[in-house]
Amino acid sequence: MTTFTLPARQPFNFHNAVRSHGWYQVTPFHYDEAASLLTYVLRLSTGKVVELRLTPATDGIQVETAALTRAEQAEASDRVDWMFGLQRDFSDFYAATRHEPKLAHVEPNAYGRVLRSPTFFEDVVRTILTTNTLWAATKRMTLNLVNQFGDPLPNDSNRRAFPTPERLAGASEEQLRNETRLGYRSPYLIELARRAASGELDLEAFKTSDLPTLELRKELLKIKGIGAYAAANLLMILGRPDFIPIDSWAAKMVSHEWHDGQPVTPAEVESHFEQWGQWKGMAYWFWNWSYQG
DNA sequence: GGTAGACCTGGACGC
DNA sequence: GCGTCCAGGTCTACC
Repeated sequence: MTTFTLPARQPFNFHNAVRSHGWYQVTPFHYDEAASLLTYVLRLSTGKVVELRLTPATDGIQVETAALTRAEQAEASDRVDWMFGLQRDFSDFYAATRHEPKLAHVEPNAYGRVLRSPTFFEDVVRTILTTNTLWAATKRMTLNLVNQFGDPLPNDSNRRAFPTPERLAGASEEQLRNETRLGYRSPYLIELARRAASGELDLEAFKTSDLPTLELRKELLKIKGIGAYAAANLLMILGRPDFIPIDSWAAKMVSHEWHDGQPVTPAEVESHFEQWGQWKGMAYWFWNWSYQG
C-alpha cells in the first residue's frame, strides 16, 4: 500500500472539483459522495493497473493505492495533478466574477477546476461518446468500451482501466458497432485510436501546446466526430474556456434565462457571454441558472 | 459560410 | 406491444 498527499493551490474544494463535470459518474471513475471518495482505475505506462483512492486532505488530496515504485508513484502523482488541475490559478476569473451576482458563488466554493481524465486521448473519446445521445447511453457506451478493451485490476477483473489507443486501434469497426454498441461513432473512434497509436496524432501534446486557442480549436475540429460543441468541451478541459460547449442543455438554459422559453440559436447563446472574453466558457459553465428543469 | 438530411442507439411517451 | 420522438451533435452535400 502506498499513501501520499498532493497539495493544491488555494482555494480548493475536493467535492466541487469532482462534481464540476459529469466524468465522475462514468467508469473507470466512481464517486462515493458520502465518503468523499473518488476512485479511478489507472493503467500506468509500465502496463501495471492500479486503483487510485482519492480523498480530500488538508490543502489538497490524499492518494491511496497499491504498492508502487518511486517512478510509478511519480507517474501517479503527475496523473492526479493533471486530473484535478491542482496548481491552476483562477484569481483573474474570480476577480471578474465579483461584479456578477450570478457568479457570486464561484469564488467562495472554489469553482473553476474541471475534473479531467489522465490522458487527453481518454477525454477525446469520452467527449465523442457524449454527442447526439442521452447521458445514460454515454455511460453505457463507455462502460462497454472499458469492459471489452480495458486492462483489468490484478485482483478484480470486473474493474478495468480505460483502453489505450493501441488496444482500440486493434479493434474492428464491426466489433465497436455490434458489441460495444457505439453506432455511427465506431469509425470515428477507430480512426482516432489508429492515428494516436501510430504517432501521427500526438493528443497528449495538446495539454502543453503553445498554439493560440483559435488554432488549437482548428486542430481539434480536424478530428472526426469533434464538432463545435465537442471542441469547446475539450478546450474547457485544456484550460482554454474561450468557447461555450453549446448543446441542447445550454440552449434550454439560455432560452429560459433570457428568451422566455423560446428557441435560441447558438449565436444567441454566445452573445449573452461575449463580455466574459477568455472566461466565456467558465462563466457559462458555472452560471447560476434560474431554470432548474 | 450557411443549411437540410442522414446517422446508431435506446429510453420515454402516446396510443 | 408498437410507432415516434429525441438526446450533453457531426458529417456531407449542396447552394
